[in-house]
Amino acid sequence: MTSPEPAPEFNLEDFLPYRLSVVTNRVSRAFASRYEAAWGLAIPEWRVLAVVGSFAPLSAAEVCDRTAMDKVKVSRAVARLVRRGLLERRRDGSDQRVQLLSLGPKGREVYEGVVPMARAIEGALTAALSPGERKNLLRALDKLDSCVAELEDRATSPWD
Amino acid sequence: MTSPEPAPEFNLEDFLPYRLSVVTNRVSRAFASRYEAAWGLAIPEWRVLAVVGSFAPLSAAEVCDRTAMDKVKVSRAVARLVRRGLLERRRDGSDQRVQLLSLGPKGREVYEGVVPMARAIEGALTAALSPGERKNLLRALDKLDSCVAELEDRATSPWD
DNA sequence: CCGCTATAGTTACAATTGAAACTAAATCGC
DNA sequence: GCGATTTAGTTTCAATTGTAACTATAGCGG
Repeated sequence: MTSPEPAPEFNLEDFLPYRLSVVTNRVSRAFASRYEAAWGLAIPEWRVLAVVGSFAPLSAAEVCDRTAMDKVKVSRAVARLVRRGLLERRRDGSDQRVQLLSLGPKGREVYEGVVPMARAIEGALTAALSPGERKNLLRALDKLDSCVAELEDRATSPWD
Repeated sequence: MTSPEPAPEFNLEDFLPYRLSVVTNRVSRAFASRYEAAWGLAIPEWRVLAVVGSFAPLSAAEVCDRTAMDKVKVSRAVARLVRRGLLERRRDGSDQRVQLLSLGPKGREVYEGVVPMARAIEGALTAALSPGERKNLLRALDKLDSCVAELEDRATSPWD
């Protein structure tokens, strides 16, 4: 009797969330070590620096939105960057709760170095992909993203 | 004088490693909460259970290979699963260092529930994607993966 | 056989993380 | 105006994680 088992042979390699996770972690880890080596920046710090450099002045909450990191992580990253003199923080005139963030001179200097490196990374990474493939990849990610967001909303989901 | 700045306008949203990371984390988080709610399994445990269920008997090292998790994580996940009575662990005859893992009756039961759920998740997720898109996505991930692996190898990289 | 190196897996410790509690300022309802 | 609720941001605490050290067994060279 070899048939009572449905013998599903579930293969993790073909499971999309798993595949995503493995590749993403490899990519992140690989590049985190570069930021770290070059400027002593951890990923959350790197991200904060990048968005503040591009969109300053900016509140912590706006940084949360733009980086998709929660406020605790942002708060800690900002604190470290301020302590290191890369970021400046001043209270907003109209609302004394928010603190507007901007790059200090030192922070701008680092930012000017960080952006080209990011572009180089992007280039090296997508060297493996044609422009069309890259675009499709990003589109697919967007679709997954909104799909997940939708599922999150509905408390009751197909696999509950 | 508005021109001394190269005004790079670096946009994080278009930065592939970032995009990957955000989407992947959302997906992982969303599904982790389902495993957790349904069986009290954390992601590492879920993964170990999945590969042991499909490929038992298996050593911890083989689980590492198949799940891309490091041996500490695997060791801890296995320990928890054994403690909960889902996994069985016995010494290999020929090599007293390795422990072969397999599902206990209770583990098999959970496994039989877990696999359909995984398929449902996969289905819900790729509902947003056509079969072609899904395939292209996986192919693109593979390409990125080997690209990163290659860059890792060469100690000296384009952006050092 | 015996020391040496390598491998399987675990343990210890420090750093990172997230959930929840917290502080302070703003806004809403009345 | 003023108590109740909301929002910005920080802090605390417990859990998860990774690095490195460790234990135990295997295999290799002589």
